[in-house]
Amino acid sequence: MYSLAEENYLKAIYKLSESNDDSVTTNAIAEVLQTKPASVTDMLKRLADKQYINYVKYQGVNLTERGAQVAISIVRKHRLWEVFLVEKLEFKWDEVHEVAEELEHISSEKLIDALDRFLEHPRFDPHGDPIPSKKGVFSTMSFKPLFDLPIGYVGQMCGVKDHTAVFLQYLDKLNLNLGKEITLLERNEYDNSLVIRINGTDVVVSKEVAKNILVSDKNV
Amino acid sequence: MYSLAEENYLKAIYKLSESNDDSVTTNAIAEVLQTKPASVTDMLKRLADKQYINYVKYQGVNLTERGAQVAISIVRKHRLWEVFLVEKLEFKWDEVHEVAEELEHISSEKLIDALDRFLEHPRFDPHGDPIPSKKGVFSTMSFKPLFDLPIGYVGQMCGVKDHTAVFLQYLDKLNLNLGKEITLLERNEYDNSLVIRINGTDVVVSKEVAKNILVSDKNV
DNA sequence: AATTCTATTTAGGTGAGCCTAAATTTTATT
DNA sequence: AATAAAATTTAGGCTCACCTAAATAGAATT
Repeated sequence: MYSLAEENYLKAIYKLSESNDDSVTTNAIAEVLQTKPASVTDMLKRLADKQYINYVKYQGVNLTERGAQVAISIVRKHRLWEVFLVEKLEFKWDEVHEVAEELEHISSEKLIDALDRFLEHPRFDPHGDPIPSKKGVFSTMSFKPLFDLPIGYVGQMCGVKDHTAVFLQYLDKLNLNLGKEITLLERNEYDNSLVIRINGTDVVVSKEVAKNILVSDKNV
Repeated sequence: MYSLAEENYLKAIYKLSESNDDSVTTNAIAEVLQTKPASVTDMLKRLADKQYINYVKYQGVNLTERGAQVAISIVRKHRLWEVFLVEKLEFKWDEVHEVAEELEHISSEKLIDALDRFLEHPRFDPHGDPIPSKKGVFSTMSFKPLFDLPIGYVGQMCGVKDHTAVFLQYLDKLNLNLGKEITLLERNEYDNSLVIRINGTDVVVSKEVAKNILVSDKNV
């Protein structure tokens, strides 16, 4: 068994090692968990003792097999609960995160299996992120940032990189949801903004926005 | 905000004061929470400081308005989650308790409102216990122990007093679920066991069992 | 009313998970 | 290579929620 705090550390380390393949630093963890580096060092020692992480003083950490399993199971629970909230309880995609942060710590395996069945084994969450299987396998998704596509490309919106409510609400305003067809019409050389067509309407999105929208990649 | 431990204490005090209208004793709380009386005294001081309980040394405690609100909201969450588990995730009624013990501490009010709507505002949980409204009002149920009814009475099973898995599983074996029609045929004077008819089959139930089965009371 | 038994509280201690301030190690810069 | 800056760890402390052992209050018994 692991405590709430331990679960949150493991999840944080997992997320950090996803984006950056080097070992994860103390400060980065402190930043994510909104705590102090000294507190992180404290916990890292405990997690290392329990064999959840490999920890070398001053050198950062990475998860052991055991630790990764725990982290992935939390990600699985988080994303399944998000699907539940959106599909069944009619939450909007910008409203699910905080609640799922609590629900992900419910321990019952029977519960999560039943939930998965009830939701008919969804493979992606409401933001397009893949839901790992019980065994920890992710559907590989070959999604690309809208920003990286060539002019003329027609694709489907499949995910977001930024999960903040403010970004998601902005996409709502643009009428952009998961599954929507997007046509890339023009690239403005000056500021790298893009003109895209959604539902027959042309809109301009900034570089920042285009980098955070993921579209299906049919190997363009 | 209140901690997990605080919530569990408030719920325990609430449950204890339901069954016994005097003030609740330290030992009784320790017993329910499987902890030591000294730890209870510790927490009682903190809860009294925070105005959740009225506490007089050596005299036991009872909940303040504030404390009762918290306790009732936890009961509401617990019972709604139990309905969810049984109705949607196909849990059996003897399997829901432990999981609901965890789920009841999820704080989001929006979540619980949405869940209540999703479940179509159930008024009773899978054991027949009333689900308080958001404002803390319980449907008054005039259920009586099967044991207290007169011979010849025909009623519906509406609840149980014992919530243990072993008791519930025994009822399953007798084919006794919520809503089932029960006819009271005979009372054995020697050991106070009863003969009842369920689905056309006559079965004998002991005094202990009959006292833990609640049936609808049409003012017999 | 005195005594015994039981319930409760106090005193003092523990670990988890956090903190600040100071020390140390690593990295970056000159 | 020496030094400055940044990252990390150590030291020492805090609160919460628990513990045991000892003290005390209240209830029951004689």
